[in-house]
Formats: sequence, C-alpha cells, structure tokens
Amino acid sequence: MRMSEGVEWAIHSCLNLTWLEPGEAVPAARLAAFYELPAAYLNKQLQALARAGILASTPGPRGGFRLARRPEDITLMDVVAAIEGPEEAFRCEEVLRRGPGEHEGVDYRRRCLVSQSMRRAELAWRRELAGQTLAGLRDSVERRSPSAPAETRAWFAALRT
Amino acid sequence: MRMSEGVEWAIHSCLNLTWLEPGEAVPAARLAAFYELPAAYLNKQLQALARAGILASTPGPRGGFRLARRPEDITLMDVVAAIEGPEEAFRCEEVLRRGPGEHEGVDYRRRCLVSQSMRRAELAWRRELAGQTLAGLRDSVERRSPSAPAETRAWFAALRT
DNA sequence: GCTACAGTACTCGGATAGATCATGTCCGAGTGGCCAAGG
DNA sequence: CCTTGGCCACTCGGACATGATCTATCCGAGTACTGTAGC
Repeated sequence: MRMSEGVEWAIHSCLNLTWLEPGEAVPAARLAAFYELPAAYLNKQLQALARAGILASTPGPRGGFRLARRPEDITLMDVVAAIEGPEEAFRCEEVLRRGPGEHEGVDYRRRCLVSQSMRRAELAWRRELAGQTLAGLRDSVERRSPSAPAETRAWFAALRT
Repeated sequence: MRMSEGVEWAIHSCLNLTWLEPGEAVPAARLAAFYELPAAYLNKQLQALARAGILASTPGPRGGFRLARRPEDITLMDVVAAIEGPEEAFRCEEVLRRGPGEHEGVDYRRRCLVSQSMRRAELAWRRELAGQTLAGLRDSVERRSPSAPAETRAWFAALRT
C-alpha cells in the first residue's frame, strides 16, 4: 500500500498557490521548478486537481493554475482523493460469499465484521485528513516562518530560477 | 493507494485459525479451499505472516499453519503490517530540500508540516487497527453467530469439500 | 495616431512509452507417516 | 509380536512468469500577446 508521490507534490504546490495574489495563475512548469520536479508529470497531477474542482486552469500566455476556491474550503482529504481516487484502500471483495453457508442477498461489505473494522480505521484516517484545511496548514507555516509568504511570492514573481 | 487483496484473506484465515484446537495445524490449501482462493498465492501471504511471527508453520504430513501466539496478542495492525510491509503509505520525499532556502542538516520528514499532518492521519489509522485484536473480532463474530466456531471446526475437520 | 489582423509564443490537456509492484504459478527441500522385512 | 529401516506422500518455502498501476514524456488544440500594415 503505497501512496502516489504526486500527493506530496500536490499539497506543497497548493500551499504555494495560497501565497499568490488572488486570481494570479502560475504555469505548471514554474510550480515544478520550485521543487525541481518533472514538469510534465506535475502537470498531470495538477490536471487531476483541476478535474476535482480544487484548482482552476487557464491556457495560453499568462495562463496556468490557481486555487479554485478559498483555502479554508480545501482539505487535505480533498487533495488526496483527487490524486489517489475516491475508492478506499481496503477493498472488501466479500470472500465470505464464497465460504460455506447461505449468502443470498447479503451485502458482506456492510455485514462482514472484518470489513467493518477495516472501514472504521480508514474512516479515522479520512476524518483526520478532512480536519486539516489548506488555510490551517498555511497559517501554521506562517507562524513558524513569517517570511515564507513574501519569499514565495517573490520567487514566483521573479523571471528566472 | 490500493491495499493488497491478501490482507482480507489473511485476516479471515487467521480468524478461522482461532477456532481450531490449540496446536492443530491447517495446510494452506485447505485454508484456501474454505473461501475458494488460489492456494499457492494464499500460501505466499501465510508465509509473510509466519515471517512476522503471527503464524507458525510446520512442513510435511499433518503440517500446515497455526497461530503462533494467543489471539489476544494479535492485532489487525500486526496482520496488515505483515502483508503490506512496515513502511508508511505516505512517503515524505522531502521536496522542501530541493526548494529555495537553506537545508543543511534539516530532517524534513520531521520538520515539514505537510509531512506531520499526513503522518498524524496515518497514525490515527494505525491506532485504530492496533486497537482491534483477533480475539475481539472472534468474540464479536461468535456473539452474532454462536454456531460459527463449531461449524468452522467441523468444516476443517471434514476430509473433503 | 489609431485600428485591425496575422503571426507567434505560451499553456493546458490528453495520448503515448517505460518502470515498478501486486498477482498468480511452479517446482524443489525437508519432514513425518506407513509398510514391509527381519529378529 | 516388536523393532527397524526404507519408501512415499505431503507441506512449506522460495524462485519464476504475468498483468496492472504508477511514473515519466511528448505532441496537438486553443489562447493571449505582439508587431505590423493600412486607414
């Protein structure tokens, strides 16, 4: 069970976008350069975020990606779900159905106690992620490094490097 | 992020093993037949459980697998870790290290707030899994289906089917 | 000087290869049981 | 009848194919800017 590398990139990139002027768009290539990431592949992840309604994209010169809604309304769960997909990590394949006994019309995804336990654990994980917003994360970073917003904004404003 | 199919098989198989006579071993093929699973592949998963010290294995006739310790001392976390490996789902690759700024001797796996948030969520998941023992699960099943232990034991005792 | 227009550079978006891991299968090493032969 | 030795069947364990998914890359469609020509 390995989470995609793109999740880390996506969260950090979204965080950087929170520090830009409202309405300002940044090309994927520039976001990638910030962390020296492969541009085309990061672009792919950003597309997924755009499809999920987290980012908004504009093509052409002066185009790029920007947050589609307020950082207060974007949770880590949203970002993870956009990259990894909405399905759960533990997939109950209902092995009980193939075991001995009667199985007519029984939904083992709900009835099976093993499935319930696994689901409960995963729910705790999701709840924790859903409790963290991009705004909260941004504020925490700013408390630790008050210069981060200005520095990041300056870096993206600069033409090179 | 998809969990291995083997996790579901492993938990159900361990559960079945809790209902056997103490010290009685069951071949992988027989455990697989219970849920109509591919025997050789289930065998592979059971080997992982044996390496993790959850099951004990004996080769030769009358051999097979049995629980290596009491069901009270086996958690779902143990089983999942045995199959999926001990590493975390979210791997912090420390992208911050490649970003602008100073990075000498900084452990971003601990310092990065993104990494911390993801880690906290995953910890909630692990804690939930670690709170569920095989014994607890077994008792829940027995409360719902009091005949389960006897039926399961009888099925494994029967020579065919 | 102002406007219209064509060319150009830039960006996303999806389609296309390669690498890595999960899935599934197979055969060999070792062990215990069984059977027969001998005492 | 009891013991002993060899044979055989059974089981795990790891090595070997196969397929799906993650990773990485490339090129085309569309857009906004820019520079120029005409009025």
